[in-house]
Amino acid sequence: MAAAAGVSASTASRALRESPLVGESTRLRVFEAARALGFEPNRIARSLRTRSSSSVGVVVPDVATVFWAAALKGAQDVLERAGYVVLVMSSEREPKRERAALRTLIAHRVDGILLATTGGYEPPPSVPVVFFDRLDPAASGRVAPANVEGMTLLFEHLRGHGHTRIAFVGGHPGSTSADERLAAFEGAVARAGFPPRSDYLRHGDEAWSEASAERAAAALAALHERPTAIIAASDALAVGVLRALRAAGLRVPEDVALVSFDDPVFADLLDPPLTALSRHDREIGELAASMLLRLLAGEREPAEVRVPLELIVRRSCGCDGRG
Amino acid sequence: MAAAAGVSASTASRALRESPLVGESTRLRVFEAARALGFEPNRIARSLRTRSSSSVGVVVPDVATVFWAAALKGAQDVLERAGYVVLVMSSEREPKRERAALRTLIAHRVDGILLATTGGYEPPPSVPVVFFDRLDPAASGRVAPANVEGMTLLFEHLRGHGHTRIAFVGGHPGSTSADERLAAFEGAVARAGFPPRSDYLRHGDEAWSEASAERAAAALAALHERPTAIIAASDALAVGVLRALRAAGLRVPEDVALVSFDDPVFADLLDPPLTALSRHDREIGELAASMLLRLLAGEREPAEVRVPLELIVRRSCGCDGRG
DNA sequence: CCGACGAGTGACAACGATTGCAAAGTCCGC
DNA sequence: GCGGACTTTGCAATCGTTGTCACTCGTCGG
Repeated sequence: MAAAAGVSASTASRALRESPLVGESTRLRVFEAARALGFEPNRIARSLRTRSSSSVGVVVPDVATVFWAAALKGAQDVLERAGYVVLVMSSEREPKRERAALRTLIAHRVDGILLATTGGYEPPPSVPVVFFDRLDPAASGRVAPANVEGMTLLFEHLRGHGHTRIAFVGGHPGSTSADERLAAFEGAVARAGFPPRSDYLRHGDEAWSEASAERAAAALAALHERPTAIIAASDALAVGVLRALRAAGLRVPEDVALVSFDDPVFADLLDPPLTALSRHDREIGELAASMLLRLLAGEREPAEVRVPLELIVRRSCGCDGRG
Repeated sequence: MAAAAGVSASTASRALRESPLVGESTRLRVFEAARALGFEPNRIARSLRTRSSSSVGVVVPDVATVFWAAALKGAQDVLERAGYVVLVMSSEREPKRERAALRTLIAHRVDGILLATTGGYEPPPSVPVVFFDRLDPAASGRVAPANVEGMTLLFEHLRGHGHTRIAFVGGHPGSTSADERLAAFEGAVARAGFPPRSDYLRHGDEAWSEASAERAAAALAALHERPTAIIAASDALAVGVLRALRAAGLRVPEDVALVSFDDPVFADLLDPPLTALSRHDREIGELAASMLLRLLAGEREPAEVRVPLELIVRRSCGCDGRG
């Protein structure tokens, strides 16, 4: 290729990278030759030499989940704009696979990593890591939703409707969002002066699956002193709860009110339309990616960012809807 | 690292790759040293040398869409198992961005590409390409749903209910699935002996968005001779149609029956639960990846694979449900 | 005892780009 | 016409691995 333009490899390289060290006419000649030959500089060779791969690894529990897909998209967007390529890996919620994924990424010499950890993280990694949604308590560089504020918003809304017997269907303990949301719920209960009731505290399985929430809600529905309202800690959990309540012959919101932390897709078409917090998944990915870019640029890392959430009021909480 | 084990680089390399050319004791010593140093062989250097990057590019219109996210997951799964790493790129439904993505992947010297084309494809690429869902008519190596069979299934089911005025809300013309589903619909209409009615043929926008289907369905609802049944060519379109029908004060399925090509998430919780074809997204990704692996293994390419679809009967078609 | 042989190892040259440094070319003023 | 300054170019080394080739040992058959 350099030969085709009648210059040395060095000059061709400089020309293609718009180095000011190369003459105007040469630059044009090189570009012309490159175009004619359909030449694309080999990024692998460049990476080897420059010790920077222009690639970033993103590790999530499951790419096919709406939340992670959207977060990935947010991240991919800003990373691509910055000239990085994204390597995706699924940890499948297994620390072992997460560790394997991390090793693979390191082997590929990614410049940085975005990680929603399932517990497989063990420092120190050789590249900057930004945690998103599922944080490592010890690490810095973290982006997550404002779990406490969000949960408080949900709780207070229900309390505003006069509910005092409020139950909670949470995620699987051990992840940032599950733990923080639960803690926030318990805090709100205490602040409201309600007696803490462990039978009103339930949680889903590892995958925060609909089925697990269905079981949890069925148990709540069977309680002697049934709760009058339920807070589900995620969209899938809310859908599971809804299904269980319906199966138990309970009307929502007349018999039991229901609110969800995450807004399910088509939430407004469900029966009844669900009151929920605004989605934040995409933004989490964007912010995490931006933070990583800043770290890569050598900036001192801002320890933690929280994404604020808003309440979207629909019918399932007992509000009249559309308003 | 080689030094730490007291061997040459060549030997270390051979040892780590389990070459039979290296002595048992040396192999152990090398592994020990590698473990102690947390050494991971540099895949970039290896790629440069072996001219194979162990990476595959996957280009989709939008990673955050349920369909593409699931297809990506399917692909990622089988590729990772085969030792490949996946580079994801979003084409955002723009041929220009697709071309840019393809160039970037080539620059990174991926071993192969999985492409859902939006029209930016221009042969010949330097690596094997397998098309999925959005096929290039000229290229070989293709995986897609059985659009014709699926659409026929839907149509015949409605006809079995006695419908004769069946309308169609399709995707945006120009993509494989949009075109094939429309053609299959028209074919079925003709075979049934119904008069072709262009006012019963509508389509969504580029993104197959809910909003566009809402507009299309609103127009259908306003027709003097309103259709008694509607087939939506995708999940999002079906949801849009449902929303429009509801806004028009029409009951589903009593006033207008509705069936969907793709099964929406939570389809069973919608009001009414939607009759639809089984999802095939994940499988599309898996099959495409498998086909690519076969191509990479040097096998002669099987030109085209179609994923069969099943009908999931719920209430929106007029069946009694649960059965 | 010698040569052939095989196993195990190291030296060395790539892979294709980048980069510091030196050399060549250009231009100016004196 | 010459030295100095500046611009443009090429040379050669380098990034970490892999594949080729040659070399060193034992071992074994003749």
